Amino acid sequence: MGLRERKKERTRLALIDAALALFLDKGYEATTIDQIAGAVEVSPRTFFRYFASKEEVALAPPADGLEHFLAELSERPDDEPPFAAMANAMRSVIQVLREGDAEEARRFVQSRAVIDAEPALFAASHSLLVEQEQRLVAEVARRQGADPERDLLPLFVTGVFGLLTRMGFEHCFPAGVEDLTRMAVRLEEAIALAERSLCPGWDLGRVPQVS
Amino acid sequence: MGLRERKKERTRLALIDAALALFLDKGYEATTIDQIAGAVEVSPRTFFRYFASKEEVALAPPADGLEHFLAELSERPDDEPPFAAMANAMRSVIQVLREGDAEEARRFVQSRAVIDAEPALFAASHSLLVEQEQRLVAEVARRQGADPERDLLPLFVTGVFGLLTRMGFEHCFPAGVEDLTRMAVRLEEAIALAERSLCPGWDLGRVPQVS
DNA sequence: GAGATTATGTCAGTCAATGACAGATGACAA
DNA sequence: TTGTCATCTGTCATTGACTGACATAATCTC
Repeated sequence: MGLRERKKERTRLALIDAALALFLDKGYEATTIDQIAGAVEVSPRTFFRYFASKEEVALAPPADGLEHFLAELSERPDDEPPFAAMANAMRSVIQVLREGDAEEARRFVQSRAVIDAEPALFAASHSLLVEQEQRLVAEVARRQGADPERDLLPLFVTGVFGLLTRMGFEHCFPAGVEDLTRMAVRLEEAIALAERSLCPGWDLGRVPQVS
Repeated sequence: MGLRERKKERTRLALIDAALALFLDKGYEATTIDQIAGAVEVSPRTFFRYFASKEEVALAPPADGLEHFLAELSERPDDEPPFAAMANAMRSVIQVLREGDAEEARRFVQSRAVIDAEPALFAASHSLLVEQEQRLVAEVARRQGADPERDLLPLFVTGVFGLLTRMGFEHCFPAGVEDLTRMAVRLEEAIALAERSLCPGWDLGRVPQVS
């Protein structure tokens, strides 16, 4: 990896860190792009070359997490049912976050704290999920051998799992990296609730009828 | 109702109609507040006294629909299980839309068309749902006699139903009022899918275990 | 080290959104 | 009808997010 790429990555992370620190300190609305750029000693114009909007920098860590999730999901064995594959992929993501780079985990937790505190970001985080939803739907449909356009099932399965991640991650008001554990516990509770509410085979469209 | 109130309501509807027409014609981003205000012959400042943002005017019809839904839900009998109560409340809302004021139905359909065409509005429509979600969760929790803070079930039930409405209303690219029928059909399909996927009694936390 | 790429800074500009104040309009009582 | 009050509206000024254009500076390739 060349110097140019390393420098870009360093600037990107510096912008995220500066933004999160300012958001936590003075609040999201009260922080301006000029201040974020100034803290990293970069022009405001450059900020927008890294992030398309003020929201995007705040949501960058969860957005990265979502990418990791998609990558993990595509690596799950094909014969694993869709819902179990998503649950296991999410467990992998969390584990990597807990055992990997501590800075990355801190960014994720801080980002969640900022999002929980700011309604505008809370809303934006959902937009993020929904924007990427079609990629998940496509992967789920592939596993089911379904047509994502015609069949409602892939969208349903994806939507239910998205709901569970929301139940796990949102409204945690996290303060430190230890809250990652709390999120993991809540996620497992949500998954367990879903598993006892849904009929076996529901995510494959093969529900045994009680005739 | 006094003249002042009637005038306000007329201006509000005129702003919505002008905005929807412009959005459909030139696109959401390409339309400015000045143009919307100009079409109704009010000052831009007045626009913001009716709607807090450009998004809000586009989302006004679905937002009104959500209010109707909450009203219908609170009027469902208490002994009706939460999920059935929500499904029936939604059916009522759609029926009122189809049999009531044709202008109101047209606004709803046009609004959905604009939302489907504009990613920013699509995202914002989700924010709308999530903002109001807690009110739904509270109502569901009341019906279950659950604590909405501790118990995950009310959030789960509300979230699943929210998912179904999304499946019914989104990506319809509606062109006319007749599309209301299409939405209703899709919603029923989604509800049917949920009902055969979920165990009886799931929304009351009383799932018969297969021991 | 020369030349091609790519990143950055500067500048000007658009547009959404807000606060402050003054004037206009409908509500209401005498 | 008229005067008074509350409320609605227009005008003005301002902030801050975001974008396009162009010049400069850094890095990469050979």
